[in-house]
Amino acid sequence: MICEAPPRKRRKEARPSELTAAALGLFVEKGFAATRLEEVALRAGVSKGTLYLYFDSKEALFKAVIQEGIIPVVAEAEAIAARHAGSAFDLLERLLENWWARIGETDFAGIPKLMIAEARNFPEIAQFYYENVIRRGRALVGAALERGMASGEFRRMDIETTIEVIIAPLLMLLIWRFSMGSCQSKQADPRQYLAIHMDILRQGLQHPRV
Amino acid sequence: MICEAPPRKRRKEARPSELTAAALGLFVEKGFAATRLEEVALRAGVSKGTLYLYFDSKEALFKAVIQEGIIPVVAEAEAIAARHAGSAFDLLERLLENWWARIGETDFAGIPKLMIAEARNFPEIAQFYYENVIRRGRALVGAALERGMASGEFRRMDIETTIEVIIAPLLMLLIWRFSMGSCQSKQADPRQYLAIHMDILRQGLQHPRV
DNA sequence: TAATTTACTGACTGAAAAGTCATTAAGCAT
DNA sequence: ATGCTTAATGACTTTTCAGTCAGTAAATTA
Repeated sequence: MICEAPPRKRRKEARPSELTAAALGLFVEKGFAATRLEEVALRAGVSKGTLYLYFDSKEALFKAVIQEGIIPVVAEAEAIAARHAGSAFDLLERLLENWWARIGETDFAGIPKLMIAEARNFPEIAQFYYENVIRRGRALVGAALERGMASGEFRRMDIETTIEVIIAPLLMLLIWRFSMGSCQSKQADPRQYLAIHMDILRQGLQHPRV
Repeated sequence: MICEAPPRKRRKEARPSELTAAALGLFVEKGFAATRLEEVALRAGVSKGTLYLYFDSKEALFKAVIQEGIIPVVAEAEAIAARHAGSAFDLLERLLENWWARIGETDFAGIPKLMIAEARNFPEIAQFYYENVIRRGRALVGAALERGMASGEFRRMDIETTIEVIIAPLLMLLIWRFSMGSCQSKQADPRQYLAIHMDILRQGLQHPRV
């Protein structure tokens, strides 16, 4: 059997995003150091040399993966918060729903695991991610909490810590999917997971009964 | 200045645990693939050749790191649950406290991040960890929840999902410390974090007000 | 159709790190 | 002390992979 190489195509515009998409998948799956650039290129349907036409180095590729992924989503969440009218809990719920729809159900879902695994090896990229995604995401949740506490809808608690406790289960849901998730047969249903989390929060953030 | 090599010492008994301790630290910090065995040996005060006297390969070293770390702690938690007498929420609280004292405040604290980052690359080790740590840990929390629901202390919710929502913030606390933690100046106080989490849970798991 | 440009290729290079082994010396036995 | 066993060493070999570059062919222009 003769395997001919597939015909070359010249597609200057499409290459960078095809390459970052392939790289994201492999980085999430195997980690940055364990991913071979040849494999990234292969998955993008291109040769290794082509990869170096568009990215100076492996680290530059990583930086591009992170930068192009997630920042538009944060901006969108800020817009949602800005024009929200209902209760504070309602806003929380909408933020988390949106986050799930825009991250959890897309290819970006692997970014949190990737960022967590590599933060120490790439402090500059971690810093960028922290400033542009984490800090802004937390600020949104924090503002919702403050509003709810000011209006009497929520009881008073330490804001910074409560933010983390609220966000943690969402992050774990994704992290799990790309790590130990393959060990268990039936994956928890994300929608139900979110519902129960919000349910506990709805009641847990209230003023205690007298 | 003349740097003499420090004198050799023969310490067959102590080597394996010194090596796994050094390896754990570096694996957590840099990831498995990015850690050089020469650096592991150096940190353990030994040469690379010595490392290979005790471990057949880099992967064997990784396996040893995971196996020796955390299983005794799970067994201890099971003992605590077995002899517990008070309320179900009290048991939950004691389990989480114990977990924090035995994992969160020890050198094992990095294991969850390590396991999450490498699970996909070492499915066999991940499976072992899942069966011996995760499944058993979850079973404990699940039993406490069931007891509380049976006695009427908690409202009825899907057990499996609730377990995850309860555990997630604890895992994130550790994962954070070994990843993005270095990006923010003031780290959240773990004790306060746990207190708020338990506080939300105490109220969130109750029967709703009528 | 021929000439020109440039996106693309893949064999090659050098460096870095895993893994090996002949040699050395610490500690024990006599 | 002297010889013996074996833990420990570090220079060496092998493998792997990021990064390079001379050449190829797809598109575009004349």
